[in-house]
Amino acid sequence: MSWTDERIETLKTMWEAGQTASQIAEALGGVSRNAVIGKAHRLGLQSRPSPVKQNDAEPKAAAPAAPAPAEPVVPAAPAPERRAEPAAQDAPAAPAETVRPDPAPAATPPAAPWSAAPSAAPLEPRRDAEPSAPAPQTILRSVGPGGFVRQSPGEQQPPATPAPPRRLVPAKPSAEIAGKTSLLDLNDRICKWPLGHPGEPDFHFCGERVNPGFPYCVDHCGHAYQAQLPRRDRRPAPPLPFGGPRVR
DNA sequence: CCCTGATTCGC
DNA sequence: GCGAATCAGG
Repeated sequence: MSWTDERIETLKTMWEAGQTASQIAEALGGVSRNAVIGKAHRLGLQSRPSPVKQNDAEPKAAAPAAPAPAEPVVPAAPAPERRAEPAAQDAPAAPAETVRPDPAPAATPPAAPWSAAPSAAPLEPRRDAEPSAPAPQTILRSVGPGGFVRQSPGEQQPPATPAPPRRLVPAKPSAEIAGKTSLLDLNDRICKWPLGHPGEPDFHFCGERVNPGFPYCVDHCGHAYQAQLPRRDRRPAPPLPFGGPRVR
């Protein structure tokens, strides 16, 4: 396998989205994890938090003699303190803790990576955003020529199995941005098809009722799952969900 | 052990 | 340029 522009593009995208080298390699197929890492470096992609490299960047300062308990330096995690007694909070309709029923179907294409963008938070205070949370992982799938979403080699069962009945629906917070379905609104029965681009003020998700057993509504399932066409007559390919042209 | 990314080095 | 081998931390 060679590094075609397309493959390099996928590598970049996934790498930047925080996918591990293994996942990227698997998705690309035909390459090893090492190949991916090697390529990433050659491309000049910035190294991401490596378990091995914790770049201290302070070779001199904290080197040899520093017996003193360097304590003040510790950032001290801003622990998301949980108030024991919120008492009389006049908070309008703030269910606060987003009761996350469960981890959500693992095999869902576009998910949450973008929300990590610190850029601007015009929406709401959201004080409970985990500060140290790494990067919400995105599950990327390559998109075939026909626009269908490929199933990554390792994955079985394309659509997540029908979710068992949930027992509680966390009350919908508020009208987010005027009815737009935000990341926080996603759940098992809401179509997760992204509309617009991450970072854009109006980026949101479809929000329709899902096609039971699928992460998308019937409409978007139509986009996400398409019959494999004979190589012969496939159209050049409109890359879909991720990084592609506007889907709207 | 498993995983991770970084680096090296022969090709 | 490529990627297996190796290293090293979690």
